[in-house]
Amino acid sequence: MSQLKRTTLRQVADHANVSPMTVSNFVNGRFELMTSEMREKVGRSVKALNYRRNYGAHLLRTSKLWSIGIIVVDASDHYLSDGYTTQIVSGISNTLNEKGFSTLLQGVKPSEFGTSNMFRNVQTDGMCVLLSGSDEQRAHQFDLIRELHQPTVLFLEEPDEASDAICAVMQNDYSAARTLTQHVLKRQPNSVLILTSGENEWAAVNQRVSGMRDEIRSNGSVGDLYIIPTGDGRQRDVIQVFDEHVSKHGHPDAIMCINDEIALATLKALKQAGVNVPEQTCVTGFNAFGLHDITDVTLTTMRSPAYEMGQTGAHELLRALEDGRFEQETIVMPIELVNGTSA
Amino acid sequence: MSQLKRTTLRQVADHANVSPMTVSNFVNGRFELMTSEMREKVGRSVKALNYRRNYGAHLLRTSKLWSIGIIVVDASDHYLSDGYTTQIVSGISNTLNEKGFSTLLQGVKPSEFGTSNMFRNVQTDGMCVLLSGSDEQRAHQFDLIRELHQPTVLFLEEPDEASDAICAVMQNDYSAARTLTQHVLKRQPNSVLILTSGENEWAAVNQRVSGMRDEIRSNGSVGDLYIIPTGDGRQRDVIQVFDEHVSKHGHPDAIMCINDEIALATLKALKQAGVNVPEQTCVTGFNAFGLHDITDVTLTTMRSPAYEMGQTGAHELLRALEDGRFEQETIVMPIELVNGTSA
DNA sequence: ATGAAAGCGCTAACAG
DNA sequence: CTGTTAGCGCTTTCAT
Repeated sequence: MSQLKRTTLRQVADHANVSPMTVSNFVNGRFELMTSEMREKVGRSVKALNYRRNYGAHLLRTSKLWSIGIIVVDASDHYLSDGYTTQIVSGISNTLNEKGFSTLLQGVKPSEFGTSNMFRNVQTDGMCVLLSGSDEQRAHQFDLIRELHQPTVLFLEEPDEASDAICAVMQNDYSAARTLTQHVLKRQPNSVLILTSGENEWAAVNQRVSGMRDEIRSNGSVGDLYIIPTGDGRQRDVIQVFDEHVSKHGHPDAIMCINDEIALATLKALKQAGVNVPEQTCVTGFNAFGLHDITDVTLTTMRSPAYEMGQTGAHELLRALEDGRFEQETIVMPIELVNGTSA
Repeated sequence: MSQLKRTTLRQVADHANVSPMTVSNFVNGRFELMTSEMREKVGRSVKALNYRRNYGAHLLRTSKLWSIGIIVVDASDHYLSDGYTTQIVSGISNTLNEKGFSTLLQGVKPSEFGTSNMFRNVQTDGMCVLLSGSDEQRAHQFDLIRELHQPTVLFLEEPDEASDAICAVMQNDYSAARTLTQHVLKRQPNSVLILTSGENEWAAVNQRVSGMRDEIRSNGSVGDLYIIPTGDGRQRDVIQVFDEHVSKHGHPDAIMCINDEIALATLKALKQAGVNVPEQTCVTGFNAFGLHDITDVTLTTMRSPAYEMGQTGAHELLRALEDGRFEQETIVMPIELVNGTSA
């Protein structure tokens, strides 16, 4: 351990018998300002003393933090458990790290937003945020973020108010949901069950449900539409909620789930109940993740490029850091239908 | 945007007509050093000027960064795609964030380790690392980490050399693999196929394979043992590798996969080939993840508490930060057998 | 091409 | 209780 004292620039300078300034130039790669022998001499001393610059002092002078905060709002402790979120985060952090930025990651519960130390002690040049929670909670989260006066990329939803310090990177969940629903409606179902997530409330999920509902309504041929949350979205909950629904209202002709995990659990519940898919009913997912085709009946779902979304957001943020403002308010990524055998 | 000039401590002091020191005390919550009217007066000025302290200057004086680096070494871009890793990371970051620490997350390829800016520009008080790569690569990674002279928690493997600046938090993969293998050997298989991961090389995986091999050898009743890597571990690769093996050597009596994802893909390949599980052959996984029971044949696998592992590691790190050294060199978390229907 | 001086914004230590 | 002094380690600016 021995945190002792780390080597300072001055110590290196003394060791090499040069001025601190020359060492500073060396450390910052300004080699054109010195002879090659000087460069070598200083290099030796730097290596010999295992010098690494003091981040705080450097920061005080340059006031560029080279660090971006990533905030993921999630109701559960396991804020990285969702494969989709996780891919976005990978895309962001890889892109930023490549450009020399550090990424400060923080998972936060909707109710605890604002008490997080990212707000008390700002140490970032910009922000990437994935919000969740009720509409009011998300609006509150959004306000706090604005007060930071940092360039911010908002993922998966649009800000209430536009601003040249904020950029939204999203997919068009509403329109994708309508597309998927059109596909399902070809089967002319009389009853449709929409299974949403429970604990977590994401703007994207609301958009999907709206899209499905609107498409069904405008089509007009569906008799019964049920929209039901599935507890914390885990398999056991989904199966229980589903079975309960069936015992009350019978088997629906089509089941649309707002994500793939819920869809897989539903497929399992149907299997256990001896209902054949896609003959007797059909099932759809959303946000195709790695295992959407692991079951023998593969999922019909929608896919959008989550990792690329992270990359895109990160790039925009870096550009905004340079230009002082975002060029675009909103960037919409494409979503495509993944044709499985489940619908 | 308008980064303009942020308010300084001195400006607040002038605004409130007090000395900078009093403002500093206020900002740092040392209220016992001032009268309540003074506290209010300063508080008003702080609020009015929207003062937030300069992180660099603060750092320069206090030299406590309040930030911990998390490095995940992974051969692919999607370093957060593995659910197990992801849970560990959640556990670490939640625990640290609660205690007021920031977490700097960085995914790094085995070959690029060391060029990462976490090494060039140390801005952390401690480290949490998940290594992967060949033995030499991991040894090299480990050396670089030691040179940082930071308290470090190493996950999922043991360091070559002990040190009071390093603590290993792991599960006993070797012994768990033997336990699981004993379970499989009850079926008295004549041929056993072990499917390992391909692209990524984790110490934990090597331990598992060793455990399986040793148990099988010491048992002595198995005729043929095949150990085969599965490309990048994705479904398509696994199925292809598996089918290829079968066409050469026929169907094995037991298939042990070093993780659940590979096991699920194998189940699918068997289904497609019309082989019944567990009647005609059996399949096991490892590191039970959320979907180990999503298929109709549920996986027999091993489970260990990944999230808790992250929590434990983070706690130890914080203790080490206070005490100047780790109390324990190694912490081993329990692993339990999850009895599914696949074996 | 190299060096000297000054000061970034804050807080520890001490003085009043 | 409040204020003054000094300096953390670095880099910008200007002089040599």
